[in-house]
Amino acid sequence: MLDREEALTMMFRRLERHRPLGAWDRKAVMGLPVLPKVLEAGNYLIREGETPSQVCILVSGFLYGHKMTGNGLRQIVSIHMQGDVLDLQTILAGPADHNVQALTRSELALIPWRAIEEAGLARPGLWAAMWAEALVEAAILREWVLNIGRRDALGRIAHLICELAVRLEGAGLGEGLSQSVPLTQEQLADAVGLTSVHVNRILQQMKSEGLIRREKRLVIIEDWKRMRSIADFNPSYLHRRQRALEPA
Amino acid sequence: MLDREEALTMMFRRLERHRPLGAWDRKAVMGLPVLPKVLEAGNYLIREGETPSQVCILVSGFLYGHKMTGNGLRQIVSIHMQGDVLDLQTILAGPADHNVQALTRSELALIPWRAIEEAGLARPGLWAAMWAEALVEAAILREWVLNIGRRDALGRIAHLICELAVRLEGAGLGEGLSQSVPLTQEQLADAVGLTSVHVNRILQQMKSEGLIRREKRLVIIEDWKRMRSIADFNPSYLHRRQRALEPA
DNA sequence: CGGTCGTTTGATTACGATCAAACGAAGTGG
DNA sequence: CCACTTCGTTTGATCGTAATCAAACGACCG
Repeated sequence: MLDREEALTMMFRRLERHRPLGAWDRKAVMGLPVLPKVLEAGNYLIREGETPSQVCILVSGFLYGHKMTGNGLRQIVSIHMQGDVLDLQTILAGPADHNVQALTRSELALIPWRAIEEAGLARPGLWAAMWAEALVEAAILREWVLNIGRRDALGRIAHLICELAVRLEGAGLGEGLSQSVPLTQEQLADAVGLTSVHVNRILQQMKSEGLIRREKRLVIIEDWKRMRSIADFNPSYLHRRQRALEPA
Repeated sequence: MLDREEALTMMFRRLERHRPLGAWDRKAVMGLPVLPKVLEAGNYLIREGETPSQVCILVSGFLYGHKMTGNGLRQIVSIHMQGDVLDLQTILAGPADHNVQALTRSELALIPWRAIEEAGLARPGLWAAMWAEALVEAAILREWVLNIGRRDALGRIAHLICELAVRLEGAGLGEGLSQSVPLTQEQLADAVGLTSVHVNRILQQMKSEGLIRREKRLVIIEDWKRMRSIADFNPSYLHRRQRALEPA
């Protein structure tokens, strides 16, 4: 059962990350109405073209965003984890430009846009924090553009793995440097702009070089230092306050 | 000479695009202090790692954002034109994650973050509109990820050309469907994740097929319909209110 | 016990990268 | 005004990474 207070606390913490907020802001957030929702793996939260009217907090589980070309090729454009706030293009009043689907069973807290609007008018700092949240998302996307546009297959995959490791750790899910996002190799491929066959081969290479270990669908980083260097990974684009993940 | 009122009007129009704003919002915007600045072609507005404290309105000219991999490969992550608002990661108080450089001589209006902050606290709708602006930027980046990750060279270049044509038209710069962004082929390559040699060959192919015409550094679309289809271009991700550009 | 889904392997192909050099236009300085 | 440089475009030849095609394998599930 999803705990309303837990979800809102999670949201508040996330917003606080970007901008100092006060007790009144906290009160405004904690007073927001919440519609709990569980999404089974594979189900859609939104489809491209729909116009949702909520903001969504991901309380547990993983979601991913994707879009398709006209001839059916898929590209994953985002991976979301615990604590992420998905704004669902809501204030644009425009239709969604991509799909959001559950990677695993996920618990969500939906907040109607109307309520966000009222809270923001009363406590403008909340809107500023959400603006900041959108800026961070854009920063991640810029790094993805660089990653896909200018790194080779090995670097690309390594980079994604590093990013996920750091973000997982920031979300309190990091068992050391391991990675608990259960992406299939095909999904991994769709995230980095390669084919699943090629991803498979690169993963085997990484394993044979002692960079990673694999358990089922999980990838565990064995040699963070070398991984980081192969990935050309510099976590500053994630705009974290706290020091970035370092080798354990 | 840069006209203060012109710049602020431009900003207000842009913000209005996302969200209905009232007379008081207008007054707040028009009262913002403005620091005019001219950037010669090639000069930097910000460099990665710097922490600017302004918001910037591009009044005329073109800017582009880019970042580099560790081994010096460059990827262009955004192209900005007249009327665009660059937020410069300002509220994050974090350092910039990419460089912004002038493509052509550009006139800018800089607004200190402090002033934006005051205006936003008084008129929260302004912050909501800037949030929306950031969401649109993210939407464009998602499309770039798809473009670079999943389309072949021809499609990629065609798609970028289409996007620029539509955005130029929206910025009041569209002489029909022509394109007035003076990108070198190397810059074009860095925007779509290819080499300049290959871009050159694709452009020649496009020309020979009657898709485009070229004048100096400009690309002019000759056959919008076919271009759009080759690019697999659907402008909805730009989140415009008005109907998208159609064949003249 | 099939059946589905994802992973793995092998063989071949091709798209775009890389390397190298010439060319053209614009700008600079003697 | 003409060498000379610089920057960008163009062309040609070759190479290599990743795509494609095809099939087998393994795990999980009803």
